[in-house]
Amino acid sequence: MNNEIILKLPDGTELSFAAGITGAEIAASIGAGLARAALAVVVNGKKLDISAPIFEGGDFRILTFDDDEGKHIFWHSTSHIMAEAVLRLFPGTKVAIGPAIEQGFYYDFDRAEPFTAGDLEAIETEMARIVKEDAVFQRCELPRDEALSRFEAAGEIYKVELAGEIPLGETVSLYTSGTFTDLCRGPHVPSASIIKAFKLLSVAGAYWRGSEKNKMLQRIYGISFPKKSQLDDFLEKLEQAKARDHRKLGKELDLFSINDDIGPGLVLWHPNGAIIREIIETYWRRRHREEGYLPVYTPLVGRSKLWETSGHLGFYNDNMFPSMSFEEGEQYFVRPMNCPFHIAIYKNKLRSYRDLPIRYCELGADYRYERSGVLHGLLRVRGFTMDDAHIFCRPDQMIDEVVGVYEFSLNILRSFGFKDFGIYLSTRPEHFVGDEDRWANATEALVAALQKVGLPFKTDVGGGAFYGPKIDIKVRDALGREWQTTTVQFDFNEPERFGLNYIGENGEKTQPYMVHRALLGSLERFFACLVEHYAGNFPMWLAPLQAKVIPVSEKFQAYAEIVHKRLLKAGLRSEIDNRPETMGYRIREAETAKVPYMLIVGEREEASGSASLRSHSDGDLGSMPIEKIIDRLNSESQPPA
RNA sequence: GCCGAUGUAGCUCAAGGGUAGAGCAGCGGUCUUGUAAACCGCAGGUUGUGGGUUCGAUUCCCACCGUCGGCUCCA
Repeated sequence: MNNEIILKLPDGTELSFAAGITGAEIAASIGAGLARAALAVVVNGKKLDISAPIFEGGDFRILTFDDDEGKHIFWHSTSHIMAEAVLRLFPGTKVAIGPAIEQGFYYDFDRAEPFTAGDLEAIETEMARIVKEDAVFQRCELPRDEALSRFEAAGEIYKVELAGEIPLGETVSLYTSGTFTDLCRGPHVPSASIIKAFKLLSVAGAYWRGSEKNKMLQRIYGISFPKKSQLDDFLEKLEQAKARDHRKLGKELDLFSINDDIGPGLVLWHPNGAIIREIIETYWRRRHREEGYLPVYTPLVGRSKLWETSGHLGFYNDNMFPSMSFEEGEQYFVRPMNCPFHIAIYKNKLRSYRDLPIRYCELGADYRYERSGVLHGLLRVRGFTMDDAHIFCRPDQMIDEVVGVYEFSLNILRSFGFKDFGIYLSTRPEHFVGDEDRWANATEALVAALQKVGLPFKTDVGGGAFYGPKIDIKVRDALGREWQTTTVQFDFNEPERFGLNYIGENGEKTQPYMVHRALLGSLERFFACLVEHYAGNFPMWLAPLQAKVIPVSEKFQAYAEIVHKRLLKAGLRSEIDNRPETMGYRIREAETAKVPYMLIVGEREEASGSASLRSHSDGDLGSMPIEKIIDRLNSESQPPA
């Protein structure tokens, strides 16, 4: 073996070292700061502990907390420390898995008694002790069998199960820090003392291996940082995020409510929310018309036979509200989806290949019986309105249609101010309908569309619907949780079940391809995302109330009335506040209601035909002529192209 | 559905085995105001629902319902 290795740093510089040098030594040779921050290294794409000797030259990176990978290592190591603390305080607890997640880490435990808030504090205290002891993370490699018997001896049944799945004869790695040993690929931080600041955030139930058939374990979530100030920032941001929660803002801005007497997951849109919804719907309809969609309106209920044909009674029954029946015994179901109705319109007459593609769109209300534990404000409800469309096309039109829908979707989401999307391709699940060739074709079309647009996407293997593959776009809520809005789904099921066809060029009946798609997802969910995205500070085109006219005193009410009427006439959503309250009070109320503009009028303004403009975002803008204010507000109120 | 937490006035919250209190909002009045809260007064609650323990429950226990954080599932 060559005893010199050459390592290439990310900036391109190449350094030569004696083989067997460790990441820690290299970091130290580069700088003391880096040496302190170094968590692990990456050699030719392989992550290694900082203490591991390196024998191989090539690409080399040092991971710190500034890298996502570094954060993960840091958090994962913290989860080990938490597990050790739990085992020290609660002997007999079994450990399951403890990975890093997007924001922090968790560890799953099996223990008869629930962990209380007080237990979490005790665990934190114990963790602090472990950090102070500065336990070193030590890797050791063992034959799989040896590891397995070690966990068996310790009674760690979950680790035994995991180790048992590793092929016989393979080597596994274990990490020991302090008194805790875990089956783990690593790498880890060098020692516990680097974890300066941490907090345990919550306990929740979680099924072993994510299956509800398995035992429910207790999952403790936590977060950690190299510096106390970073933890404080994180907790501060968490607090701020709560202020943006659509449920809180929904109440404060009087947008919507959910009433227990009516039923969980059933939404009441108050005027302020309804105005915004109406604007969204109007914009949506215009854009769809421009994109060649045809509007349809269809009923909310349908006979049971319809749902038998569509397959919903077989595949989707658990999510449907129970049937309604007439005396004669005929059963009807409230619809959970709109597709069978759009299909019925398609089938209403014979279609030619020349007619395709046909794109039917509808803001269609649907009701789904969601399990009680999953309801979540407007983000997950039982009654909602899908911005639905079904595209019937020829096989040769498929790719263009998908590209079209995908671009349309991104464009419309961007119009509403969203920029940061999670894009997912979901492929064939275990149980599926349709032949494999069609699946391959359709998946190819989706990939082609994704590649054409060029945004990065993740593949959710096996995540497709039983009837076809799909592209999903997700946006984040205030707490960083992703919620699916756009979905573009192929359907091999329904064209078959409903016997859809068109007359092809050759005069033969041919089955069309069918795409279901929702861009905003549902108006309820999308609205929730929108509220959180803007933190309730809606842009002018969406704001339920755009301007509030506030006379300085009651002497100027008549002039305020004139100004208010001019705003209304110019098409602006204006209100006047001439209550006998102090001006400061009325301004404050308009501010907390997040009204974009206030027009304050007094003696000076009346004399000059002007108003003093105050913006919610920028405060007092000074007096200006009414025409100028109207021009400004109107130009800001234009919906996106 | 499952695990845990939780439910007090319209809202935000306090108290607590002897039938509940504040601020804001509301209502009535006074004030007539120059860029984020004028002042005084009044009214407002079978403490989520139903059981149980108790001389007495809003407080303790049980069940149910809702909500919150997760898991599973999903627009």
